[in-house]
Amino acid sequence: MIDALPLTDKQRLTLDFIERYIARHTVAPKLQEIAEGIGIRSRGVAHRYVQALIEAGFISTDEGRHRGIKLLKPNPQRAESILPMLGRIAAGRPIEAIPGEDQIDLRDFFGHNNFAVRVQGDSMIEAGIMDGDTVIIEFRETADDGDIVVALIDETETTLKRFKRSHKGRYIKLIPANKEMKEMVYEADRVRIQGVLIGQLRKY
Amino acid sequence: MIDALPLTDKQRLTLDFIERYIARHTVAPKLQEIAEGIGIRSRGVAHRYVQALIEAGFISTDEGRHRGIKLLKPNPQRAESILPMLGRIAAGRPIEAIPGEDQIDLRDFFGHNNFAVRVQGDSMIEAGIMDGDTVIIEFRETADDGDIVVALIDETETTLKRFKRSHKGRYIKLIPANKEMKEMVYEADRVRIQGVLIGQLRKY
DNA sequence: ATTAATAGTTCTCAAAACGTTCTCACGATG
DNA sequence: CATCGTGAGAACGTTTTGAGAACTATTAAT
Repeated sequence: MIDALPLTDKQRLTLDFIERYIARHTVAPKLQEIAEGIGIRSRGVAHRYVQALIEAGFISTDEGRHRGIKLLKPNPQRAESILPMLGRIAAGRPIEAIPGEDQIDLRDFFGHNNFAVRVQGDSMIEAGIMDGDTVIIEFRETADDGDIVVALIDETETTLKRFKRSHKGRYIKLIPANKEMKEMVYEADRVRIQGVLIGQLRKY
Repeated sequence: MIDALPLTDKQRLTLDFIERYIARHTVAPKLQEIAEGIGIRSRGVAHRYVQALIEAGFISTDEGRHRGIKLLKPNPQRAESILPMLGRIAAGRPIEAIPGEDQIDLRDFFGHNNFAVRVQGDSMIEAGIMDGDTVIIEFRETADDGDIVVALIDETETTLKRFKRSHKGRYIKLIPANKEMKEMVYEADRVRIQGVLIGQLRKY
C-alpha cells in the first residue's frame, strides 16, 4: 500500500482547508467549518471526506472528540512550496494573517517548461531586477508586447529586456528599464524569443 | 514488439498536455480539460487519444476513476523545490547550463521560522524591493547592522527598513532605500525586531 | 450530576460530473 | 474508392458530490 492513493478533488480541497485552518488557528476545524470552507452545507458530507482522508492516511481523529482531527504526514509537496503569508505584524500577538490571501505558493515557479537564469548587469534595474538576481523564465517562442523576455539576438547574444513590436511586426524593440540605456530596435528575424519572465527571486 | 510506435500529431500534443498538467497540478487532468487543452470540444475524442497513449505504453489509467491517468515513464522526477539553473542561452543549442552552478534550490525559503510578507510602498525601491513584492522573513528578535529588518515601532507600526545601531546601541536607525525618504532614528526600546529579510520574490 | 446545546456519526436519496462507447461526418492521401 | 487522422456529440453506466434527517457522543453551564 505504498501507493499514494489518489484523492478526489473535493478530498484534496478538504485536506487543504484543514491544513490551512490548523496553520492559522492551531486547532482543527469543526465539520461545520470544513463544510463552509469547501463550499458545501452538509456536515455529513464533510464527515465523509474526513473519513476518506483518514483512509488515505493523511489525518487521524480522536473519534467523537470535538475538533479532534490531527495531521499525520505534513503534506510534503505543500510543505516545501508553500509559505504562510502574513500581513501586518501587530502589537500584542506577534503576527496576523491577511484574510483571504494567506499563503504564497511557489509551485507556479516549478512548471515543466520553466528554468532559472541569473541576471548579469543593471539593464532592468528600474523594474526591480538587479545584478545577481535569479529570474524564472517560461520557455516560449512568442511573447506579447510589454512582456519581459529573454531574447537571442543574431543567434549570438542573449539579453533580458522588455519586448515590443513596431512597424507592424517588422521590427522588434528591446527596451531596458534603465534611464542610462537606450532601447534597441532590430529587424524581426534577427531576434528570437527564448522565454518570458514569470517570476523573480533573490536571496540575501 | 518493442517498436516505439509512432504517435500522431494530436496524440503527441495530448501527451505533452498531460505531462505539463501533472507537473503543474500534481494531479492528472480530466478528459474535458484535455479536450480544451488541445483545442477540441469532444470528451470522446480526448478519450480516444488517451486510449492511443495507453496502447503506445506512455500512460495508464485507473479505469473509470476521475483523474485516473498516470504517467508510466515519468520524466526524471524533478524535486519540488529545485529548478534547473541555466546560464547562457547560446546559438545553436537553445540553452546551456552553467557548469558548477546548475540548480537553484529554494528550500532556504521554507525554514521553520520563516514567513512571507507582501510589501506595501516604495521605501525600499532602490534595494530592488518594489510595491507588491513578497519578501521572505526569518523570524528573529535581533539583527546585525546592515540587515534589512521588519521592525515594530512603538508596538504599533510595522515597517521594512535597513537596520543600523547608533550611539553605542542606545539609538536605532531605520534607513529606507529611497532618496526621497529620510532615515528615522528611535530610542532602542521603541523598536522591536520582528524578523530579518532573507529572500524576496515576485510573480509576473 | 443533570441538562441543553453543539458536535460527530451514520444513513438514505438524489443529482451532477466523469469516463466510456458508439455513430456519424469531413477532408486529405494514396 | 478505401483508408487514415481528425472532430462532434449522443447515450449509458459509474464515480463523485450534495442535502438533510436521525441518532449518539462530547462539551460547557447550571
